[in-house]
Amino acid sequence: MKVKSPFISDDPAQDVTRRHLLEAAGEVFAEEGFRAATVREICQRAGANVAAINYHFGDKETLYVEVLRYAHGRALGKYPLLLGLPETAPPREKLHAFVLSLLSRIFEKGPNSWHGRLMSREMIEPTPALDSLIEERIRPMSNVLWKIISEILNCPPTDQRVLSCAFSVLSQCVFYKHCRPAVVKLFPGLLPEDPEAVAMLADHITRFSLAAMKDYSAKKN
Amino acid sequence: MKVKSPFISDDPAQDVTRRHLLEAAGEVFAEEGFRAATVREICQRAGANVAAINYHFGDKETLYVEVLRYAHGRALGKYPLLLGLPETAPPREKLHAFVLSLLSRIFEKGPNSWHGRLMSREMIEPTPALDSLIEERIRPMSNVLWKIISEILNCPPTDQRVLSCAFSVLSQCVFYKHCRPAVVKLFPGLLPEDPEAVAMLADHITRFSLAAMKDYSAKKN
DNA sequence: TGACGAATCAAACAATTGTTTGAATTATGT
DNA sequence: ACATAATTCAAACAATTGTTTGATTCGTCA
Repeated sequence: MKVKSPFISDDPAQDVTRRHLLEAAGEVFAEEGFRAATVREICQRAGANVAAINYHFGDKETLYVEVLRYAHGRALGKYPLLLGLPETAPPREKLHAFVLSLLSRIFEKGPNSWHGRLMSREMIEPTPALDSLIEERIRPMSNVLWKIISEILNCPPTDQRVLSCAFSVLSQCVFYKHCRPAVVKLFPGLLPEDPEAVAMLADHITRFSLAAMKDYSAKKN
Repeated sequence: MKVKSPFISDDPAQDVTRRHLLEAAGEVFAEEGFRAATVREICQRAGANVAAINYHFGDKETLYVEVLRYAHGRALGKYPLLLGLPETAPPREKLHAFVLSLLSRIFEKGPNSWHGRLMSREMIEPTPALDSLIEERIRPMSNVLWKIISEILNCPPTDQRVLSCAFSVLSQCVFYKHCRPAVVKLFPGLLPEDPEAVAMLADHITRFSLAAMKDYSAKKN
């Protein structure tokens, strides 16, 4: 079984089918999940033959981890973790930037929107590829958030309150993503569809969390 | 194609294979999802023949909606929405009871734990059965929460702030459930494993949210 | 041009899926 | 005890899955 080397040339003219396969696979995996996604659907969307996946990637599973790496490489290009805010900015502004950045990536539209959906799916229904995803993407993001929150709470980063509050912030951000079908059914038209609505949601989450943490930092326990 | 009538006798001696199938299907559906779950695995766990599902339920899909109904019937028995708190209790106590009840159902262990997992899965990756699940279970639960929060905020239940804060509370509760694999990888041993840890988590979420909402009710915008 | 490897293709393969079948077994009512 | 219906069973079926095959086409370089 002949398989191409697992890297992508920098020349966009090269490896066109390989790139088409990665893009199509990203969409289908995000929509259907790894198991329910079929190689025939992926190849059809990529305009390739059924055997293309096995020829270029070996099998369906290595295609999946290649898709995750491919997506990871394009992840933070548009929305960096703090949206370019300087490290010296006040912690409250950094928290707001962090929330807005995360929400923007979550509610991203257009041809790159499958990236966020794929990450959510991987966190909810993990495959063996979850480990590298966490170490390469989730943990760095979490570290940034803890730092911000420990500054806000005026606690050492190892304090239990930092952990609890960080998860409270994160949970509010990913909720709309993970529960989108249910939320849509409950309140049609509620979910943010445009950047202004996303910004309003970010304002709410930031304000809600800052008010809560003011209480945490004021009291002793 | 002969199919039994779709109700369950109250006599536990009746319909033993039917009940075994429902229990086994609940576990497998919760673990694998509707699509990845195989009727052979379900029937094997139920100690029944491969044809049992089609004989008793018609097909795999009606078995699934029957499992949802079956789970729904046993859902709030152990943990009612407000844990038996009287309607006249102060809203802050009601919020705490609501959060603790939801978390208890989410972190339930033992033979009934598949129920919560199945509901989470259905909300994240919906099937056509989601509609009835929302109307029969999610919406009544949401209505209770809005009422509590509108009391706390001293707002009419239709106020936008009530909706935002209700989702902020809900999101913190379901976060550990939906992101459990990722959270476990990030911090092994962090997730609450016993009722006391669940109670501590409920305390944090309640306190965090109450402090945040105090800010919301105090200010005007 | 011609030769050689890379890439694509239609077709088939082996495994697994949900479902059906028809006989065998069990339960029920008279 | 008998007859009838309900239930269980092994076996097979049709559809779909990921994968492989071997021929064919395309690109590249001598």
